[in-house]
Amino acid sequence: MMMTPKIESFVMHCGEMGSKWGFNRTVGQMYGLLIINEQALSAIEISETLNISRGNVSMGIKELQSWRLVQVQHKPKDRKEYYLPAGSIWEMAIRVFEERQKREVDPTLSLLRDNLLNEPANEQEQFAQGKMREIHDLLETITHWAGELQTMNPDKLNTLMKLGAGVSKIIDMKDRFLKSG
Amino acid sequence: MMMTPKIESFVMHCGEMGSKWGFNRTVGQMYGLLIINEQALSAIEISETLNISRGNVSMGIKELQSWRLVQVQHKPKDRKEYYLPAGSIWEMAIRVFEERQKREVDPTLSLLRDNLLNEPANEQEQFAQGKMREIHDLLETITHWAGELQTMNPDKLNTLMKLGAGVSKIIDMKDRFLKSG
DNA sequence: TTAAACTTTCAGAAATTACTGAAACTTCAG
DNA sequence: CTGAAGTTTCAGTAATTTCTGAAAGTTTAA
Repeated sequence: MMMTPKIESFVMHCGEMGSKWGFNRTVGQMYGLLIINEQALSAIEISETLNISRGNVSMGIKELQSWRLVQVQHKPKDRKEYYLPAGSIWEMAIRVFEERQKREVDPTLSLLRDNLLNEPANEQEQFAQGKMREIHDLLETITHWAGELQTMNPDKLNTLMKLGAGVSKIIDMKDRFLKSG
Repeated sequence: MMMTPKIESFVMHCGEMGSKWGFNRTVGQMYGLLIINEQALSAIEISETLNISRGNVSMGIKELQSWRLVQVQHKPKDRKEYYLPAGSIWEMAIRVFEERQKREVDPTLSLLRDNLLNEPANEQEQFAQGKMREIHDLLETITHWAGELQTMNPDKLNTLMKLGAGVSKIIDMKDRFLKSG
């Protein structure tokens, strides 16, 4: 599997971005390669194309599976496993979003909840708990909202996004409508 | 500046989470400490409370400033700088969101745009460009939407979030209203 | 000016994270 | 069974990131 320069630049960029998106460089590259490639690739092809060890590919695939971002394919008369990106670009975005939520927000929410169960012992803790409550409530609102958005189908979500700030006008309209009705 | 166990657990948690949120452990701890503390803190107080070197505090503050998350305060008759979190919890969330956008999404968008200007050289590149376009369009929609949401005031944003998937019903209502009108 | 009080910088050390490659494991056809 | 074709694991090493502390820089009061 030879990469053309353009494809290589995309794959390497996914590597750089990988760490910002929550995985490491080689996992990013692997995922970029799978997205950009029409055919499913075997572990050994990935390893050779990206010049990384076979063991690293195995760990990377595991990581991508934990994000539900790849799927395995088998070919008849062939014992190898072939890997493909799981789902559409939209689904990929939603999964990354969901997983990050799980890894970044949920643990904080649970720490805050625990902490808020205790009575503050002094003025300093009183202030601290006030802040923790603010953060807790904000995160909970966001989590709840994100959950709801994910129940919408991609089309509707797309409409909503394209609408942008316009949604604000629609909410106003609803208010007027309900008042006058 | 002594931390009570509850406050310490929060601050240490911010440290763990720091890396997931885009900075490193000590920067996370520093920010947690500033949020949870009613009074502004000097660099030396931060350094002593968290047991980290004075130089590290200086670098951490610089990092937090690059995220626009801290603000400096001066006290009369005192040459030290004192640090405070910049803005409300809402503003903090919006800033983290904006900065991550800048760091994680914008570079990818620009790479994709460049790549899409070239004609595909073969069938493999044709497929690749198709995928790149999909990703590009999706990221652009999200970026645009995020930008618009940020122009809304917190109250309205809150209303919208609390509405959750209900927003979908309102969009339907608008459609019906426009058709019948 | 000077010097005290503070901040920033940065080379090198420490800590963390990622990667390799060889060994162990699994699966399956014969 | 056996062994060939594959996958996974993991100890050790390499690469990267973070942190320290001392030196350089800055600011201000006298």
